[in-house]
Amino acid sequence: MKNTTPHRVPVKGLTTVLKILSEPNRLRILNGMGLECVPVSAIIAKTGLSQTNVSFHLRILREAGLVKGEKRGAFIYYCLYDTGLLEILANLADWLASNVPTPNPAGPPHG
Amino acid sequence: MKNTTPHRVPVKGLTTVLKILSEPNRLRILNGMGLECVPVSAIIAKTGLSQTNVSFHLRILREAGLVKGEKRGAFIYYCLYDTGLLEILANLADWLASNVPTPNPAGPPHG
DNA sequence: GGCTCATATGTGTATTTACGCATATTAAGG
DNA sequence: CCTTAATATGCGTAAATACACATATGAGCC
Repeated sequence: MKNTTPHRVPVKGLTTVLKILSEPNRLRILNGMGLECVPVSAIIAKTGLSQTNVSFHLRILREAGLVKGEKRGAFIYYCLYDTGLLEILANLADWLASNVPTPNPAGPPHG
Repeated sequence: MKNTTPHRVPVKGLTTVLKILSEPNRLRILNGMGLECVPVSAIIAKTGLSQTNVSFHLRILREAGLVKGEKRGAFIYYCLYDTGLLEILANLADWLASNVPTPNPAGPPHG
């Protein structure tokens, strides 16, 4: 039997994370992170964003549970809990590249 | 050699899709879709959203290449190109459930 | 051609939000 | 204790956007 809705994802909570990830600078910050924690200043340097802005985005990422920040002296070191999220994002990017060929205003050909 | 940034995803384009997906009603619409095309009225009925709003979101989804809409008489039938995106979203939801235990304002314990 | 149904589009609005500036907090060093 | 460095926070603002209302387009029917 064929199901019209093959996959079901919980909308609540998922959209929250998607919204967080949908901000380019936030994604850049996350993307530049690994399992090895780095101080905020490193993220500022790497991204070229203002201190205020990086702190702003890091707070959002941290409160969402996407990154962790451990305190070392006056520094706060941020890193990922695990790389699972980046893997999923890589999958999404891959799917995008294969299935959504540079969307034009009219959308892909109807067929 | 250890890499601090284990995965690299293209930020541009990816954030666009993430932003589109981050809207709850849009995700609901997409989530309610399958490979079998249904008229807009069905989506309106299923979601309980206004006609204007459904049309608004469908346009965004269509222009992004995430859904296709084929015309049949006065009706326009919408459906997915493939279920890959929903699978990825299911993976994300799964990862979320396993790794982000109901984020509180302070974020998960620092470890 | 006029009528009606299905869907799209134009306009206005209220909410969200990313960002910078200024300032507060917290830690190390003299 | 005062200074300096690292990070966070309060406030104001400009831009994005989800939504409703009204209207336009387009197909089928008499």
